[in-house]
Amino acid sequence: MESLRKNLLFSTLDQQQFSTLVEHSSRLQVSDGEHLFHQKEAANYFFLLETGNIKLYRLSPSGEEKVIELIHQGQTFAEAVMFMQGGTYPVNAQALSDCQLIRIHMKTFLEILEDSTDNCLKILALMSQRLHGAIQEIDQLSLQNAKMRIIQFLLRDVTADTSTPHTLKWTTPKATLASRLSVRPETFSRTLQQLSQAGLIQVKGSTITLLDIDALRQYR
Amino acid sequence: MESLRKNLLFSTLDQQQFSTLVEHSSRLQVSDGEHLFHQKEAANYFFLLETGNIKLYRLSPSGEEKVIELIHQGQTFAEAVMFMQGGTYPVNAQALSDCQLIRIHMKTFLEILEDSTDNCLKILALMSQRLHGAIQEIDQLSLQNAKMRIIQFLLRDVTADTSTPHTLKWTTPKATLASRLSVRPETFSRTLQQLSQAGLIQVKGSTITLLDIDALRQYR
DNA sequence: GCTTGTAATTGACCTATATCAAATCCTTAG
DNA sequence: CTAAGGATTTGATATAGGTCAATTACAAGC
Repeated sequence: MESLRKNLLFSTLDQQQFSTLVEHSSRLQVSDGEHLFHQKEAANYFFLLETGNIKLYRLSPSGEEKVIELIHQGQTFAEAVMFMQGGTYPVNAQALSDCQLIRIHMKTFLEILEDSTDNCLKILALMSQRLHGAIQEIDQLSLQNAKMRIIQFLLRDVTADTSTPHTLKWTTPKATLASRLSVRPETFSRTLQQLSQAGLIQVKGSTITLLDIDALRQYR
Repeated sequence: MESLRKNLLFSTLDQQQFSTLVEHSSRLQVSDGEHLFHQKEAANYFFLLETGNIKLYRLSPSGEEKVIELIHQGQTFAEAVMFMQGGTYPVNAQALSDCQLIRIHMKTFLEILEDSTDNCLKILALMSQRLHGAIQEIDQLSLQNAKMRIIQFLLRDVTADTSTPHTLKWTTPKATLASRLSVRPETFSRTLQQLSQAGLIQVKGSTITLLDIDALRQYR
C-alpha cells in the first residue's frame, strides 16, 4: 500500500490512522473494458488508481455517453460520494485498459476524519479543487466553442515556461477524448486537421507536437 | 445575526464558536446592479444572502456573460474559495435587486473548523452537494438540448407528489434565466411559446403554470 | 505477408440554435 | 395620461457542429 502513503490525501494521517485505513483497504484489478461501478449503485468504497486508465461517464436518457473525467495513475476518485446523502455513485466507471487499484472503505475513512481536523481540511482542499474544476468545465461548455475547447486541451499541461516545440501523447482512444471534450469524433478529427494545416500542430497517431504555442494561446 | 444561526452550515457550532464567528461577521447592503466582488479578486469573505437576489457569472474572453448560479434568500455562497489555494473568487457576484447580506470572515471560520470535525463534516457535505450539482450541470449542458434544459428548469421544484396545475413565478429577468440555462433569450422565449402552444404550460409575464407535469416529464 | 475487424478520417448534408433586425409590450417618470 | 427606454417577442437568415455513409488506416491474429 505504498501508493496510499504517497497520495497527498492521506499524507496527514498518523501511523495509527494509516494502518486502520490499510486494514480496510484492498487491492483489486479490473481488466480492459470492465466496469468498476455503475451510476446509482450504492457506494461503499472510493478508489486510488495505481496503474491504467479509467473513464467516468454518464449516459443521456437516449443512451448517449458523455465522459465526465479521465482518471490517470495516482489519482483518487469518487471520494465526494462519501459526503453525499443517498450515497450512490453519480457516474459510471469503466476501465480503458487493465487497471490496478486500491479500494478504500468509505466508512472507515469517515471515522478517521471524525477525529482529526487536519485530515478534514485536506479533503476539503481536494473537494474545492474538484468543484473549481467543474466550474471551469461549465464555463468551457457554455462559453467556448469546440475549437477552443480542443486547443485548451492541447495546452492542458503547457506551463508559462514551456518552450515551443512541445510534444504530447495520449493513451486513450480518440473517441473517448472527444467525448470528454463534448465534441463528436468527426469534429475532433477535423479540428486537429485544421490546426495541422494552419501549421500550429503536427499530428502523428496519438502523438501531437505543438509547433506554435503562442499562436495556439491566441485562440484560447 | 439570527439568520446565521438558522443556516444549516453553522448549526453544529457551539456557543463559543458561534459568538467568535459573529464578532468577525458584519451585515452589509448592496443595491441593485452593484457588484459584491469580481472574478480573480482576492477573497477574504464568504456570504450569506438574507434578502434579495444575486447572480454569479463569468465572462468569456469575448466579454460574453454566463450566469453560473442564481443565489436566493438564505443561501451561502463562495465558501469553497476558502479551501482553494490562490484564494481568489472564481466568479463575479452582482446584485439583481437591493440585497442584504452577512459577510463572514473566512480566516475566522477556518480557525473554527480547525478545532472541530463536526463542522468540517458539515461543510464537506455542503461541498459535495455543490460538486454533485456541478456534475449535474455538465451533464445537462453536454447531453441535453435547450428544450430539455428549459423543461428541467420548470420542473426544478416539482416533487413526485406535486399535483398537476402547479404555478411558479420567478423574480429574475428572463435574459438572466436564459443565461443560467445557457440559451439565448430569443430561444428561451420561443421555447416557452412552443410549450404553451402544445398546451403544456401557460405563461403570464413571469408566472408560469404547468398544465401537464407528466407530459413535461416525458421530455426530460 | 495477408485478412479481418475496429478506429479514425473524409465528404455531403442537415438541423438546432445563434444572430441580427424589427416590432411589440411593459414600466417608470413626469 | 403620455412619453421614453428597456425588456421581450417575433421574423428572417446564417452557421457551427451534428449525422450518416463511405473510405482509409491500423492493429491483431493467423
